[in-house]
Amino acid sequence: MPIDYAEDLNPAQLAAALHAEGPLLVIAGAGSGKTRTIVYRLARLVEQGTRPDHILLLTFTRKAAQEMLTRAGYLLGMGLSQAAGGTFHSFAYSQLRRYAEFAGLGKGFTIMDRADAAQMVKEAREKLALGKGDKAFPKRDTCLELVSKARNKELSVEQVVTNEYFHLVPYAEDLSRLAAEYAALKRAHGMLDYDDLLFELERLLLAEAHVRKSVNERWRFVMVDEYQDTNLVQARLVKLLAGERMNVCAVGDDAQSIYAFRGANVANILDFPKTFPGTRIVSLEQNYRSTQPILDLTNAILAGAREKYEKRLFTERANGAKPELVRTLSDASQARAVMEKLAELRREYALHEIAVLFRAGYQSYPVELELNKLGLPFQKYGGIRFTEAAHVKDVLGYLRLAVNPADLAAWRRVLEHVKGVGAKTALAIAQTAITGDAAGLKKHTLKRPVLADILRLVEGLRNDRPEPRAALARVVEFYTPVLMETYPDDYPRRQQGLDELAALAAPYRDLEGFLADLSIENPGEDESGAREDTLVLSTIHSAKGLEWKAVLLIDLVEDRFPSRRAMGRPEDLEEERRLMYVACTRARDRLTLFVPESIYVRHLERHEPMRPSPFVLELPHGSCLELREGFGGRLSPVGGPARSPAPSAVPGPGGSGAPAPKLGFCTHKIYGRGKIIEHIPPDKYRVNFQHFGLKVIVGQYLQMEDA
DNA sequence: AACGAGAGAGTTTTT
DNA sequence: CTCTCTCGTT
Repeated sequence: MPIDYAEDLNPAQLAAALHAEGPLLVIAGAGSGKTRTIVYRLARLVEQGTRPDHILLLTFTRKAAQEMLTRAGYLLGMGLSQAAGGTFHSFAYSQLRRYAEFAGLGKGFTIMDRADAAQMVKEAREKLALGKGDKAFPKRDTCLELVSKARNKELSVEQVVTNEYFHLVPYAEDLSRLAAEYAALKRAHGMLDYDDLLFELERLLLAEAHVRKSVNERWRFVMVDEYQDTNLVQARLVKLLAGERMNVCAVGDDAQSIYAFRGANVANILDFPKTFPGTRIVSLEQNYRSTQPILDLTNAILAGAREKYEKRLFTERANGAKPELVRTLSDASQARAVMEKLAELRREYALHEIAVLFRAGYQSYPVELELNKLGLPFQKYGGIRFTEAAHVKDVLGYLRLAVNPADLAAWRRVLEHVKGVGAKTALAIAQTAITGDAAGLKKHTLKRPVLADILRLVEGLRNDRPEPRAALARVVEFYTPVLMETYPDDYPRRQQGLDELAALAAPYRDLEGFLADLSIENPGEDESGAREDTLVLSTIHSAKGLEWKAVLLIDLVEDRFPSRRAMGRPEDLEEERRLMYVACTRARDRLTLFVPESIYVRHLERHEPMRPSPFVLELPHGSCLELREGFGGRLSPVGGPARSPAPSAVPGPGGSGAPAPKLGFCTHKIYGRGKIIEHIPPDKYRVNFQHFGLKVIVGQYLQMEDA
């Protein structure tokens, strides 16, 4: 059956899908059927006779690319597996490998993940003896962040320091040297970080005309999704890949740019028509996802942006529940309120149609505790990665050495499991191995016989080049005793992780590809779609491009959202606003915003009062249904009759002020005056009374004193 | 040099 | 809670 484009698409979508040759820019508002449009365009191209293997689809995650190709294939009634799809980084890697002989990279190079890069920054710092005994010298992670930012934005380290890290200006020169040393170490050990992948591909394409030609011959249609999140080098790559044909289609939404922190450049999307003269621009503004009340809210968020965006989304889903704004007493009671909301939503929606979103990974912790108590299955996106677990890194270390014997980080990991070998000795041994100093190596092995086993294992892997699965089996066999000794408490759990790793390895035929994919793509993400009916917990960044029937957004308080670190610079604050926009536009039918009025601060060991996020405060009156948790733990509409605590227990002046429970002094009818030490949600306080000592008292019986 | 205990600090976001 | 660094001991 032929595809009825005009029936399935609205006029704007249709225009984009039917556009054949020449540059095309699609400005796609949130929920405007962007994926649908790309899918139909893919189908249309193939239907018109374009070979699938002439199509390159660059997206933000591999999963997104696969999904689009699958859907297009489904429309056409044929597989589109010939088309290339993936992230910029995975594509760059594949081309660097393919043209390795011209890329000037050795056969075996290793891709560094963040932990590897951090380790190398540390080594560079030690080598240069920077910041010795100076506590103010930026921490390892800060150094890495800075170096990477400079690279991504294509600025000098000094420039980044002056622009964004003003307090580090005294260290600018040192940091600059550090960046240079880091780069030198990478080169010396055949390692590429994420940024290198892109720059190396660009260098290859510019330096080798025949490679560029062959690449251009191969991919005659290039499509790029999430174009607002590309950085400078990615934009140049798109230009190189488009070649003279300029059959290039970029899709994006400037309002959803949330990766400026890693160098994404919104200007790319604005400059696209300049880069590609004759660009056709199509705007998708009809929203098919959310109800009007939700859209009103998200439009309001965007209206507060410093640069005003002209587009305003509209929908035909006029009816729907108003978004809710729930103020809870504390973060712990917020977690319980989330459980109650979930119970309510589950009458209408399946668990997998609901998501809890937050700004940073750790913020979901109290919610996770409650979910575990109730036995509700959930899945967390963004957070600790599978491949970052220590035991996984250990095992991968052996495989990495089989591919790249100069991989210092891998040597260290592997060698430091030998008894009596620490950082220094490991380095020395690795050095003898890397330089082929057989005599030196022998000395070490005589001293520590286990070393010989390790070397034999690695050597065996290098010589036999077994498939990843078999290689992994060999390593795990060797490593299991080490695992049991190192993690006596929880090694069974970790062993399971290794089994998962084996399952991931199974489809791969060579080690290089397996290792590269593990560092470039987050493996947890692929299987996530497969799991049935589990609740999703996700950072907002990881929720990009996804949608749910109901979305719960937690921790909307000052210093958390927007993040405290964004408060200093207006640009950063604007990005936080767009993040808030992205979060709220994930919701189809129901949206609930949670504002805890106090949060437990670990190192102070008590609850601190919190102010609502400015993004909440500026929401127009009446855009949300407001609820507040009383001391009894019950939610009641604001303005309505609240289950009353003692009247004087409501601190602060009446009216619009947010009465956060203050941790000051109070009086009790019997015990007299005392200092409030801790708020024990939902309704109790730990009070140190002047004459009676520590007591735990229900809030109702306390008279709060204003500060 | 290595290692264990212990304190301390500190938590953005990701390819 | 969890990693990271420090310090004292072997």
